[in-house]
Amino acid sequence: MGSRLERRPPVMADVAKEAGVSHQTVSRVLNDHPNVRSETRARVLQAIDKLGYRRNLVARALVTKRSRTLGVVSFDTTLYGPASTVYGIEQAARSAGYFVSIVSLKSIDPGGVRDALDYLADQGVDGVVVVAPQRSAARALADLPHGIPTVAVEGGEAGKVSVVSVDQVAGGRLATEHLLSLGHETVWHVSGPSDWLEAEGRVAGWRAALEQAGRQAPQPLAGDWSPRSGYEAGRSLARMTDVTAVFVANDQMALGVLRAFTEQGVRVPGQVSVVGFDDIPESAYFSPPLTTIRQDFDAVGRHSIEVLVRQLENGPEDRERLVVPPAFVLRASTARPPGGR
Amino acid sequence: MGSRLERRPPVMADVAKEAGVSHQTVSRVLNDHPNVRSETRARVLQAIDKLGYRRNLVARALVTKRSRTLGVVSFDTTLYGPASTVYGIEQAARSAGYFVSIVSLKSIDPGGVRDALDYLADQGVDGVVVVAPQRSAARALADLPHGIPTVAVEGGEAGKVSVVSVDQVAGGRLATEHLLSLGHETVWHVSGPSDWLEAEGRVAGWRAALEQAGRQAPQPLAGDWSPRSGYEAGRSLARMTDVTAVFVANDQMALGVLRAFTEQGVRVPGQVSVVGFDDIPESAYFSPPLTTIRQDFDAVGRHSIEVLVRQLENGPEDRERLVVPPAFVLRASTARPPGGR
DNA sequence: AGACCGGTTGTTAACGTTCACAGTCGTCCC
DNA sequence: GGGACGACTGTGAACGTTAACAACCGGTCT
Repeated sequence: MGSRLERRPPVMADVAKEAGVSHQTVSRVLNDHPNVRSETRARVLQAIDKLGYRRNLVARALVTKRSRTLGVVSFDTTLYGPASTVYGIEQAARSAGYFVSIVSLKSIDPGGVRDALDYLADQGVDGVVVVAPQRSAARALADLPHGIPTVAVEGGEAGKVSVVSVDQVAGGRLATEHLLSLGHETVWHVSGPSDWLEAEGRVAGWRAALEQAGRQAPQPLAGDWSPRSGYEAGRSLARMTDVTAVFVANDQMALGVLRAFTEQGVRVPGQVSVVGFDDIPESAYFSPPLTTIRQDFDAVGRHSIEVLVRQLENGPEDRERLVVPPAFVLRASTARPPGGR
Repeated sequence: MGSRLERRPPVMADVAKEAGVSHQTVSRVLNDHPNVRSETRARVLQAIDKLGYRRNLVARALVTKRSRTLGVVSFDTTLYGPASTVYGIEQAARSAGYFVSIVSLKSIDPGGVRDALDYLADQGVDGVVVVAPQRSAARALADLPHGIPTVAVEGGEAGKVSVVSVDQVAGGRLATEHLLSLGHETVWHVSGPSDWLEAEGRVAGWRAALEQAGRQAPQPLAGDWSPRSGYEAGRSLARMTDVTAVFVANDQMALGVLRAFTEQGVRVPGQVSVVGFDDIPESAYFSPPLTTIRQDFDAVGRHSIEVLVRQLENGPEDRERLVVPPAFVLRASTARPPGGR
């Protein structure tokens, strides 16, 4: 007696015995194999229910060589952008029937991405989405040793992996053209860190819009995405008297810019107009509410999973490149220039 | 010919043959078993290196019945709090040698938590951290069917699972006492959604501080954490002439309150003082910079993993309850009341 | 000298699933 | 009426690892 106390969870064989069939038939029922008599199927289902059987996915993964797990590598998921993207990825992956295993990188060293990939490969993921916004991270993707299907988000320039991204250049244009259309002579720019592809794209869009309008592009001020760096850039800008319009590469820095302007007595949008980027949930409540460029992170996440799943099914041969358009969001931080014609 | 083109990854047996030992010896080397002659070990290691062998963790999990994967269930990881907590969890788990599998819940239905837990159980996770800030979610944890070790973050009141949380009541007290100490007659409150335990704790702390000072607690205004709901509460508050101090249950709502006050011409902190909660990265750059209560999400995440790992190793018998203290952060949104004596 | 012991190694059997193949029926067709 | 075929089911062998046990070696103890 007492030997039956520690009851191990039921396995397929237990169900088979209970239903009076072979374990293989149980497997067939579980996998929706067509050739099972409906009466048999019912008996098996009933046995499963009675025993509270749940299939062991580890054993399954061992023989099928597919774990139904997708890996996600991302930078600092504390930031709104990456967090939202990862959120979208996770939702999409789950509804596509995949588990999601996450690695958030702290630092930006190129080896980090490599290690993360190795790590996920060990775990046996079927595919990987890398949210690789830095140039260095993107480079690490260029020659990945594993045969694991990979999709880069905001990432690879190299044609080796599929890429899903928001059209940053278009976003930069949108912001700049809006300011120009209001009558501003030129538009200043507070950029993101130089090795971020997103930052680079926004700079390019800004510059292109200015050139197209035949304006001189001032020297951009470099930030690091943080409100603090925006604040510092804002202090510099506040000192210059000829600044009437600023395109800030993200909303957090824009907040810092706004703060600096407020402190220096520069009125927005009365004296200077400001446009941000991202449309974080807070930006509608800044003082003043921020005109900005919205990125549909959720769509990016969803698309990246779609592309990855397609790749898993059709073989690794079809690389894709998918671009999500940004959207212009008009609020109250922009107006005609002070001395406006 | 051509039959050797599709090369499957090497397995233990391949390494064994290469090194001239049995596969079991390879296993021993891999698992740091003490009784292996160092010369043998070297030979095995060399073979591993030469063949580029990587151990198959799925097969390993099948036989050991441990996946070295931890599950995380969380709500809307787009919010700063959950995102930071999950980030801390992930970092800690990884450095403890565990993989992390994530499920982000969209809605708050109580069945959602249950489903997520089932889902993770299927995957074979060794343990689970549930970031369950709602009362309903916490209840779902009360009677979880799986024998899976579980740790709740900001969650369970029930003594069935270990809990790690920030001391919300203390936070509420801190905020309120600060305002009282500045000389405010009483302190208004904009609360979070009523079924959130965090919201409840902050209300309790606020109320306790007022009572202790012998003040009447006004009716709290209910928000939903969003800047928008803070904005609406702010509009209401702006209309009342006797309001001189407001404790807002999170920084995002505080932003909304600030915005509403600005629009209505109510000066902060000149006429009304405002205190927030969380200390999100933006709040130092609000106008004015927000006095707030900081939660150390990172520590919460780390502790929850520590507790969980301890439980994994010592057996499920030792439930723990760990409380992280909040910290007061003084900035520029609070001052003495206008007519201050 | 024989028993015993610790260090080192190999052999065999799990773990729980799916895959490949081989049956067993009954039906249809020529 | 016999062969072919389709629907359904069962049997055995993988998958790649660790656990349990046996075996061998040299040395020490009695």
